[in-house]
Amino acid sequence: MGFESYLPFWDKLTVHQQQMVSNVIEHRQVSKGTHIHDSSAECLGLVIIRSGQLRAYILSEDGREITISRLFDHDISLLSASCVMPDMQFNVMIEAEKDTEFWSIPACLFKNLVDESLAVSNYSRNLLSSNFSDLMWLMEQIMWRSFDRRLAAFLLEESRLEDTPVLKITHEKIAAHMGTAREVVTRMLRYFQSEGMVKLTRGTIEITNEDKLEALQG
Amino acid sequence: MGFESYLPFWDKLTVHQQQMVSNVIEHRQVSKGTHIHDSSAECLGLVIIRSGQLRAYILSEDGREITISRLFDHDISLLSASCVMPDMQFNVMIEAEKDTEFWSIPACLFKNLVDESLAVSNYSRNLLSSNFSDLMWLMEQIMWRSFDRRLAAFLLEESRLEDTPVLKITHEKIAAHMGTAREVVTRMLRYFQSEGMVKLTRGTIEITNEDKLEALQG
DNA sequence: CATTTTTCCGTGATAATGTCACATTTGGAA
DNA sequence: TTCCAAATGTGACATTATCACGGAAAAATG
Repeated sequence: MGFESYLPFWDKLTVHQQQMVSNVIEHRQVSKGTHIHDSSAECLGLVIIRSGQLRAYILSEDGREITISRLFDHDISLLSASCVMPDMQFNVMIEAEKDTEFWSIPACLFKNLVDESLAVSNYSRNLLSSNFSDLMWLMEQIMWRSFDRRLAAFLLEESRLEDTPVLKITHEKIAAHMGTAREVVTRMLRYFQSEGMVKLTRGTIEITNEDKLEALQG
Repeated sequence: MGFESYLPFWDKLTVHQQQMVSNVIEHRQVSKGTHIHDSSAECLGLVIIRSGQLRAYILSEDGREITISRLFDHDISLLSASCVMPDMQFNVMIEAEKDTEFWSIPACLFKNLVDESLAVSNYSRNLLSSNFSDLMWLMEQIMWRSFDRRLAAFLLEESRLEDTPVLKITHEKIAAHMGTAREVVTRMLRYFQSEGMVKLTRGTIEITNEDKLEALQG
């Protein structure tokens, strides 16, 4: 299957452990928009992305969203394995932003591995600390960066990811990523347009002055 | 010294490891207001609180603060050991909210323990996941809870901690805890007072209607 | 291809929170 | 007692969020 090279701790597993993983690992292919994990369902376990793109986000009572992390090729997600971690009491959703191919190691097996293998435990710890660090970064953005700067940064990041200045994304989606309301995004984008930084059409945002956006994002 | 009973993984260490810890663990006693860790200084290592109260917070460029976590008797802090975790790129400060007695295990030794001992690694991982969960909770508060509810919750929590309805705390300090501006706290407190929920005097806030505050915090 | 439906966007009014620039008060130190 | 630094009070304004719509563009439908 090829998942072995996607698991940094594979070589550190015992033969028995390797066999267990091989036996139960699941391979899935989902299309853009699929919800692969929400807290109500049973725990998905460790998710290893072969190709595609996932988005982890949280949801408020009244349906507002904010993206917590985005996952790409070779990324491994612990969020979907949060049931393994005691004291993890929060509800994360994960959806596919693009058609995505991934493997998952069921929570129960992963729990065993973590408890038995120093390599897996240490790998998980490092991953977790990296996630923690990212969340801290997000927090600082939300707390201390004005919305125009955050939006500029988002557009530039998105453009870099897709490798094109023409973004196919709605104001609604941007709002869900950033944890704000669509109107707020719309208004700021119109301002950006009036300043010549972007050109707006239905469903697309074209970056027309990258330098100015860069300067704005600070 | 008695630190052994404060380390949940103590019994799982080898005799050699126990000796190493005993040899290098430091005991410190600091008075209220002391800064025991800021990111510029060298890494403090793992902090184990014997008694007292610490506050971990982050700082914006223009001096605004927000409390990330508070630590009490028996709590163990990884934040001060963040240098041990690769990929932890953020600046946390820790200060004593009360006179505090604690031990610290230097970062380099702690790193060795974590790398060698499955028990320590697993303990750290669990602690980290708990910290992650707390940060997620804080994030949800900030994003989706109106300020009046958050302030009500803060006052009630503070009252519970100190075990008195008469809080000795300034509006400025509350603002630093909550990541907002003093004026905002002042105004909301005046509103609370006008509603008969608190009574304000210089430097103190007396909770006069706990039930109403409870109802407000939701 | 014409009509209907859905999705997406635009916008004014209002509320909540943050920022700034001060004035005022208060409790304790000198 | 007087003075002073810390704490609080307040008006004006900026930014962001909320609400309630209406209109325009694409997509689905017949």
